[in-house]
Amino acid sequence: MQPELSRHERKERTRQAILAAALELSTEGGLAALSLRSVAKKVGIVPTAFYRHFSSVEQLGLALLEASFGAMREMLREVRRENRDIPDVIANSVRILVKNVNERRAHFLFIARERIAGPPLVREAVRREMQLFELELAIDLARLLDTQSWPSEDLRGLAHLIVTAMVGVVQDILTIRPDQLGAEAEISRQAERQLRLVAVGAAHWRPRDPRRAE
Amino acid sequence: MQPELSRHERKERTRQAILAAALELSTEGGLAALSLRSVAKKVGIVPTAFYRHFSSVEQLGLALLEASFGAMREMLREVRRENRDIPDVIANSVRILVKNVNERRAHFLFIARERIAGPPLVREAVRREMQLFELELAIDLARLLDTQSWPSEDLRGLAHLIVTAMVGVVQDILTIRPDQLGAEAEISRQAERQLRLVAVGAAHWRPRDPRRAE
DNA sequence: TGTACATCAGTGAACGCGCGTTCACTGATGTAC
DNA sequence: TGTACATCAGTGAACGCGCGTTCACTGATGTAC
Repeated sequence: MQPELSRHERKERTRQAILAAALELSTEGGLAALSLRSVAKKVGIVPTAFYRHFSSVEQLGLALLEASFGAMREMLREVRRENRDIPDVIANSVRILVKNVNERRAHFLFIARERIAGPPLVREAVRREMQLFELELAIDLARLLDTQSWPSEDLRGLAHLIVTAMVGVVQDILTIRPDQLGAEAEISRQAERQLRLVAVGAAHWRPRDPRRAE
Repeated sequence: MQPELSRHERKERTRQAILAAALELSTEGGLAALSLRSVAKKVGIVPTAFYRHFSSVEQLGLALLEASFGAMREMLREVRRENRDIPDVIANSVRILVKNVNERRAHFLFIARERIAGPPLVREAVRREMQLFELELAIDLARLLDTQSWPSEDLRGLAHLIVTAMVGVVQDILTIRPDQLGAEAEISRQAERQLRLVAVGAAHWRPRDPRRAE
């Protein structure tokens, strides 16, 4: 029996513990309120040992952001993968969204929060990531819908609307309090309804005629 | 000539100066990062004098929230007032939204931020305010659209989608950097396009048949 | 396998800083007579 | 109008606290021979 780990493995384990502690502590107060000393205390190391793993609190923040992006990208990959050859793209996508947000709650909370309230560089990074996804979605939509005649601006606008609505859904899920029992199912239903209404709008959309709204 | 103010007037003036300074300082770092000492310094009083006006930093935060709600409510009142007997409700509403956000930037930034990252009580207050507005909007929509046959759930869902999209628009406006010159016009156009698409979706919406999305 | 040295994750004392809050105070403004 | 007292917005010293960061250190683990 050799439960002993190498020095390298121990170091990596501590690094992961720091990331986990920081993620958990950031759920209250966000990245800005995260203190090196509180993280160290939670991990069980002395504050100065922190510097063996990250050169500053800012670097820890960037590592957290990258980890959270990982969770988000994985979800998006799952949405794209699971929607091949499936009739109801909308219900399926909402299901995957809700599942992923629940599974990596802290990561999504981190992004949702820092997107708005984070330091400028972090906000900018989130903005870039979202824009990238919007462009991918626009491409997917072009394949799904009859959009040959659509100006690319309309297509990007549609993608933006969908992303905005889904960010809202994620926000709603993250806001659920423990005592609201049926809330998640209700949010799912509303998310599907919203996407269906947007789909109906897109199906009847007449590009190049901006005055026809009613 | 009597430039002297009464003691009462001077106190009120200082109070307003505190609110203004706090609002400005909160644009970087948010309410959580707002310090009594930095506010006092900006106003030009000694830190302890703060307590003549607010019993704690938390009370100051609530006053700021109330002031920001004021800006938001005023905008909503304007939207409702200015849309009587006007054909293009969408273009008009977007115009008023953009105008108001620019005029009271700091207030809208405050709400946008604290809605996500604020202390729980503040987040809850914002949530309530938004929900109230959603209900009002649902009533307005019932008047505007042919929604007699709509289940109230669909109507509320439509209102929620519109509010979510418009919160996204406000967020986009607040994110504009000084160097992005055409951004505001572009955001306005995209906001109108989004609302038109939602309107088209609503016009062709078939309630009670959740499987017809395409 | 055994020894001698190098590496390095974690330690603990110390620093200067800004924080919120307390307290007794000052002196101009307001009020009662 | 003049005087004597009350009010109270703002002052300044002081407190204890948690913060990020520095530094020289310890002692277990890793490596070269």
